[in-house]
Amino acid sequence: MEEERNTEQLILNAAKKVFLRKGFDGARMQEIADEAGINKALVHYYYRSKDKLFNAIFTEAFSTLIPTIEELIEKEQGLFEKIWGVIDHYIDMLSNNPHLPMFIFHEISRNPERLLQFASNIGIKPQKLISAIQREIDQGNIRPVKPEHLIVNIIAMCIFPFVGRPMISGILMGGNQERYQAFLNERKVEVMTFVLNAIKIDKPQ
Amino acid sequence: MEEERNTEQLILNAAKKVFLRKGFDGARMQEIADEAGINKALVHYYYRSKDKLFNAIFTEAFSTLIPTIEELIEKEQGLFEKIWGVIDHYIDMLSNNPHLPMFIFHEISRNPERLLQFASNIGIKPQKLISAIQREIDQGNIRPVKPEHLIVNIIAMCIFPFVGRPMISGILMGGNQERYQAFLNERKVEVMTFVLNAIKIDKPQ
DNA sequence: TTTTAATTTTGCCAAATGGTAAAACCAATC
DNA sequence: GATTGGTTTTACCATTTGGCAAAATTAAAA
Repeated sequence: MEEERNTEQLILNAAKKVFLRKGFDGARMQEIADEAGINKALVHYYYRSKDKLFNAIFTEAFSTLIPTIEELIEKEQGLFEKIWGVIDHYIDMLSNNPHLPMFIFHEISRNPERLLQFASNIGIKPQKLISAIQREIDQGNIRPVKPEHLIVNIIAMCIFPFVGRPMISGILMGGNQERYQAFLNERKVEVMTFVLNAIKIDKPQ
Repeated sequence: MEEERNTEQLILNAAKKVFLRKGFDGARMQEIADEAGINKALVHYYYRSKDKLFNAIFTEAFSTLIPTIEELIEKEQGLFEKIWGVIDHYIDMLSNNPHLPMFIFHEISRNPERLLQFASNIGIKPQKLISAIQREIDQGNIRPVKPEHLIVNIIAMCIFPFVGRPMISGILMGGNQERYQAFLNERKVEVMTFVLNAIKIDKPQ
C-alpha cells in the first residue's frame, strides 16, 4: 500500500531530475527508470506514456514557477514590500530549483500550446498588478515606468542568473564557481537596490 | 561550382531554422532536408554528421550573441554611451533572431563543455569592463552597483523578453500579440531609462 | 492453504532515426 | 562522344527508443 506511493513518488522524483536537466526531447524513459532504480516497464505501468509522465512534471514545475507570484503580490501592502517579496521568494526558490526556469521556458518555447492549458487558471490577475503600479505612478510615488516593463525587469533580473548560469559563471566570472556563488548571495540585495533606485522619486531636500 | 555553395548555404539556412527552433535533441535530419528542399543523404554529404552540422550552426549563433558585445564596449567612450550601445544593438539583433538566446542558453545548459571551446577566444576581457565600471563608481560618477550585477542586469533585461516571449505575451499581455510588439518597440528606451535612473547620482540642485 | 489482485520483471516489437553504399545524374574536359 | 569528377537520389542498414504483452513475483484476503 505505502509502497505504491513510494514507487510512484520515486518515479516522479527521477523523472523530474531527468526532464529538468535534459528537456522532453533529451530525456529517455530508460534513464528515468535507471535514476529511479527500477525497471523501464514499471514507469509505463504508473504513467502510461512519456507524454503523460512529462505532463505531470511540467504541471508541477509550472505551478512552482508561476502562481506563487500572485499570492506574494496580494500578501504585502506597499509596492516596495511587494517587490521585495517577489525578489526574496524568487531567488530563494530558484536557488533550490536552478533548472526550473530553463526547463519551463524551453518547453513552452517548443510547444506554446502548453500555455493554453494554464491560461484559464491564471485569469486576468496581471492586469490588477499593472493597474496597481500605474496608480503608484499617478500618485507620484514612483517614477513613470511602464508597468509591464517594470514587471519584466524584476522577473528578468531574478531569473536570468539561473538561465544563464554557465555563461555568467564561465565567461563573466572566468569559471570561478565561488565567485558565482558569491554573486548569487549578493543578488537579492543588488536587485532590490537597483530597482529601488530606478523607480524611486528623488526627494530634493 | 556556384551551385555547391548554394546547396551548402541552403542546408545551413535550413539547419539554422530547425536547430534554433527545436534544439539539438528535437531536430531531425529529415526535417532539415525537407526544409532545404533536398534529400536527407545530401545533408550528410556536405556535413558528415548531425553533430558536425550542429556545431556549424552553434558556432555561428554563439558568435552572433557574444563577441559583438566586446566591440560595442570598446567603441563608445562614456559609460552611458556604452550602455546605450549595448541595449540598442542587442534588442535590434534579438528582434531579428528571437530564438537565438533560448537556443544558446539551452544548448550550453545541456552541455556546458561547449563553452570551453569558446572560452579561450574570449580571454579576460570581461575583467576590463568590470574595472571600467568600478572606476566610474570610484570617481563618483555612478552609484555603487557591483559591476557584475550591473552587467547581468542590462543583459537580462535585454534578453529576457525573447527567452520568455510566450509567457510575457501569453500571460502578461493576455495573448495580445500587438501589445507584445508594442512592448518590444518601447523596450530600448524603457531599459535605458531604467538603468540610467538606477545608477545615476542624484544631483542636488 | 488457496485465491486473488496488485506490482515488478522479462522479453520483445514496431517505428523512428542517424548514417551509408551504391547507383543515377549532370557538367565540364579531353 | 567518351571519360571524369562532383553532385543528388535511391535504397537500405543498425541502433535507439517508446511501448506492451505476458510471465513472474509479492502480498493480502478468504
